[in-house]
Amino acid sequence: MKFNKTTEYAFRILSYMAIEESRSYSVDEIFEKLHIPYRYLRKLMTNLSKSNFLYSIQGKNGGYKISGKLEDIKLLNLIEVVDPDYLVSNCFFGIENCSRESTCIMHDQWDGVRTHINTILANTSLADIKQGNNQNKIVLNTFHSLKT
Amino acid sequence: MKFNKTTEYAFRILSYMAIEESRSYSVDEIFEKLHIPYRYLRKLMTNLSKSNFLYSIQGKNGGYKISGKLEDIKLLNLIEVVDPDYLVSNCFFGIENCSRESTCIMHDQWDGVRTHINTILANTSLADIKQGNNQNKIVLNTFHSLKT
DNA sequence: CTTATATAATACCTAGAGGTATCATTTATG
DNA sequence: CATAAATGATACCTCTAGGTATTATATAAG
Ligand code: SF4
Ligand code: SF4
Repeated sequence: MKFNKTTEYAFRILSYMAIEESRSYSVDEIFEKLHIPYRYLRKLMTNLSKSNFLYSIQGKNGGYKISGKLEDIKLLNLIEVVDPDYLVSNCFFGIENCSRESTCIMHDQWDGVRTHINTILANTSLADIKQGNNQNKIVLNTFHSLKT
Repeated sequence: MKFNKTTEYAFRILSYMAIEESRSYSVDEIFEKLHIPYRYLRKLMTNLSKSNFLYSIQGKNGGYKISGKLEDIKLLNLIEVVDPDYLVSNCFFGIENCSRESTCIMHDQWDGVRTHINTILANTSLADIKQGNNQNKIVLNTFHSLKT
């Protein structure tokens, strides 16, 4: 059900950077706002730029910018990179070698859940998140100004 | 999305024991069939009897029996004991202290997923699993005779 | 061209879920 | 009763996601 921490962090980072998608954000600024453990955040940012969601500007006054259009970056794309296992079609009972010739009573139901989640992730882009944030200020006010 | 191993194990154990709900099963027999790591299985069985899904018969010829009616044991009840965190209403973004005054764009969608899962777990009892197993032999044939 | 400020690379540490090992206790049976 | 066959209790080990620490590299600006 819930995502691993790294995924949550990635979602929050990109959602935050979408607020002003065209400017660059330093790790320090993101840390100030999101309070993701600093050094882990550093590592994650370089991963996100290696996987081309961001590009980095090195040196003084450096930072990261979102690369590409917000509406083209779906949450599904992010999770594919950051936690690919999340999306694989797992057996409800955790069985590796089920033949799946005739499926058990949980199989289709669980596929339904998976489809439900996938649909949400595939249909929600950073543009949607940004728009949601503008409509009610939750992200700017609460979500993005956490206490330590 | 997927459950932790202990939950998967619990589901499989109880589903298996539901096949002949009235007799007792030794750990050795369950191990033979399900190939859950032996000593971990032992530990889990005593947990399941402490939480009253099973009761244990000690001594020679001992084992475990399902306690109560199959239709009264919902998967939800099991997971409540074995992985209570699974069901808590987690924020999509993993935020602890969101005020939730005005909810973000993901909130309701994610609640929908949670409700979906909860409905499945709350509505499926061991009796349903057993019935499903009888209709197509997946559990008996594949699911419950795994290789090491 | 030096310095300060940024990211990059890499190696290491930690907590907790999952898994093991050992010994104690219960009880059917001869 | 003695023994074997079962569960109970408890302490320890292990692997990995998450988190730290350190050093290297890039670059804006004086
Ligand atoms: S049919 Fe049932 S046991 Fe087999 S993979 Fe699907 S959920 Fe798992
Ligand atoms: S409103 Fe959004 S940020 Fe707040 S708890 Fe719900 S999902 Fe999380």
